[in-house]
Amino acid sequence: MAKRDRARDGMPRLEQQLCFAIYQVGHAFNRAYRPILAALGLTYPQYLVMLVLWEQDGLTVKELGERLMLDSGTLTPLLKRLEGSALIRRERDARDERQVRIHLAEKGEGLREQGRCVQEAVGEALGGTAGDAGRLRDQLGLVRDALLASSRDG
Amino acid sequence: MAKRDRARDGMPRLEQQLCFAIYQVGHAFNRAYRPILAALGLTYPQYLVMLVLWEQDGLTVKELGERLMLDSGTLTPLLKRLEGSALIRRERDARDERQVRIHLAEKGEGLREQGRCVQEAVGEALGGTAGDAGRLRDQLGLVRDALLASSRDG
DNA sequence: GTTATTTAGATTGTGTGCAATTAGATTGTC
DNA sequence: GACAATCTAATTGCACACAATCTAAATAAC
Repeated sequence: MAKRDRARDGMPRLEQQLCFAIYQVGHAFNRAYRPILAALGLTYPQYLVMLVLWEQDGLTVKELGERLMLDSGTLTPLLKRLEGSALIRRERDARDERQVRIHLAEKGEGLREQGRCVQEAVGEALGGTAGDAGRLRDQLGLVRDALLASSRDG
Repeated sequence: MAKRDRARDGMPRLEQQLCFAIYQVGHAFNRAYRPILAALGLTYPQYLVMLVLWEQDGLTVKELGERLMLDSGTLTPLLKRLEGSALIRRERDARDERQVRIHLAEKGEGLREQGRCVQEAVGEALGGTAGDAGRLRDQLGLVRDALLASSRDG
């Protein structure tokens, strides 16, 4: 960390911290997505679940959780809300009754087309700003992996 | 967006989206900070509030909210918890009684030293991975500003 | 085949986050 | 001074997010 990143007393400056930059841009993304997704009756985490299901149907709750980094305490109520909106069905696996498999319902399948437009809208909001979005995304992936590794190892 | 970023059906792949990368790395940061901050009895947003106050004491709720991108619905209960832990005091401004000014309490002042170590610990967790953290941070700032601008303009 | 362990989800409790509303104070205008 | 418009916090309601715990089912060990 460079010298200018700290106040005279050695306390790191809020504006200079990577974690805070990520905290803020996460909020900004949420705000950008909110009005767009509200038109589909989805929140951002719900939209992520739908994105996964549009890619691959019939996943278990655990598999969904692994892709999204969410546990059952978050997913169970979220999935129940999506089921309440008739976008998905929750069905217990016949072979292993511990597992619950999530399937797209007709209405959820029908939302796929509208989902396609969401990215266009957010892409517009980004404009050309994130010029090399791919590179940025890859760097963030490295940061994520380093943090997760150290969380696991203690 | 490059061609490889989309499935055959034109649906953008989850793993390829910048917003998802940020969503995930935000989670990862939270997990990395949680055990470290738990030792101080703080959550990550509470730590952010303390960081701001260590930099400048006596801010109003509105000013805190502007720096952290949080509104009173989030800050009011959070600040009440910090007051409950005797880290801060909430005092209504004598000149403008609509405002509530937040001051460090003795215990909150005393936490400053321990707060200094938090960044070191997270820095270690990052390792050398975020080689050019400054550059990454600046790019994220641009993304944030673009999103906020488009949110404002509609 | 019975018991112990592991696994998958659900539940509970605490803490953000934000939209919408409300309450109280201040400012501007007459 | 009266009163409307504006401003600041607080409140309420809903939706994540996660730790800790619980239940039921599957698997391993014997």
